[in-house]
Amino acid sequence: MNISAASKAAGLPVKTVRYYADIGLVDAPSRSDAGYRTYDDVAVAKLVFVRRSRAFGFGIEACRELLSLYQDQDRTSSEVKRIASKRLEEIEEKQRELQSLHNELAHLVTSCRGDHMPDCPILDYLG
Amino acid sequence: MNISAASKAAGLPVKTVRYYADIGLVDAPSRSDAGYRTYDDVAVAKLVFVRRSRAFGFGIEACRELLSLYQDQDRTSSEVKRIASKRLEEIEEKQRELQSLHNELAHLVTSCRGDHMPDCPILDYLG
DNA sequence: TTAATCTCTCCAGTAACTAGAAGGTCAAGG
DNA sequence: CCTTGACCTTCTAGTTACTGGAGAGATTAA
Repeated sequence: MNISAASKAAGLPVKTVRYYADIGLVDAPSRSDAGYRTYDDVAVAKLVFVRRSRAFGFGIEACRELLSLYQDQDRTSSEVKRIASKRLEEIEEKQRELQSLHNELAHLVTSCRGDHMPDCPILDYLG
Repeated sequence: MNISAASKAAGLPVKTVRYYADIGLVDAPSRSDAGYRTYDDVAVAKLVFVRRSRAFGFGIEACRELLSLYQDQDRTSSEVKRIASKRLEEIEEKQRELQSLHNELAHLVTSCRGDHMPDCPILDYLG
């Protein structure tokens, strides 16, 4: 498989596939005589794993740990759970932030008449 | 006022105060004989305005527009409301994303026993 | 006078890609 | 055989909004 086939199979842009190997998140693929990267199903599976992890918002370093645990037969599920729980807390923290932002901003937007006049509670609040 | 006083008054780091002038978000301050930036209350008020706007998650360009509207006597509140509504929609979009992420991840975390065994529904899902 | 605390500019780094340039490779059609 | 187009390569630089640090000048208090 050349990179574009692997990219399609993994659901990631070609550039991203190269990038993940550049930073050592996945193994550097073998090369053809012409220097083309070649991928097999195992390599694609790892890319898919990373894509799904990233979709949960895990950072690259967390993906690295997860991928390593994924490939480690001697892992304990507690390690995985710890990483996932940490991410869950981050998500919850972000949700609280957004909720409070939403409350305030929705209130301001509602109270702004949005007409041709200059009076604006949003600007009043910011200034 | 020197930059550190202005920074305290505005509630922004010194580096950020310099940065906002560098990118033209706020006016470049006047300088003392020695080349020190000097701030007055008006400059600080604009920095505060930007800080509050940023706290709502408005991007720099949106802050630029808001600040410009703030200083424009001929503005219409509909312009402000449009910008704020856009941000509100972004927040809501992000909230939906996080909610769905949270649902999925919380489910996985709950179903993972987190013990010394390697079996892990989280890794199963990612792989 | 000297030490501590400003302040200045400029360069580089952060996260995670993404865009684009310049150039080599491969397969199909004429 | 040649060309065309789609692919591949590397490298540099840009994105967002700052942040850290180096090296050097200015100011202030003791």
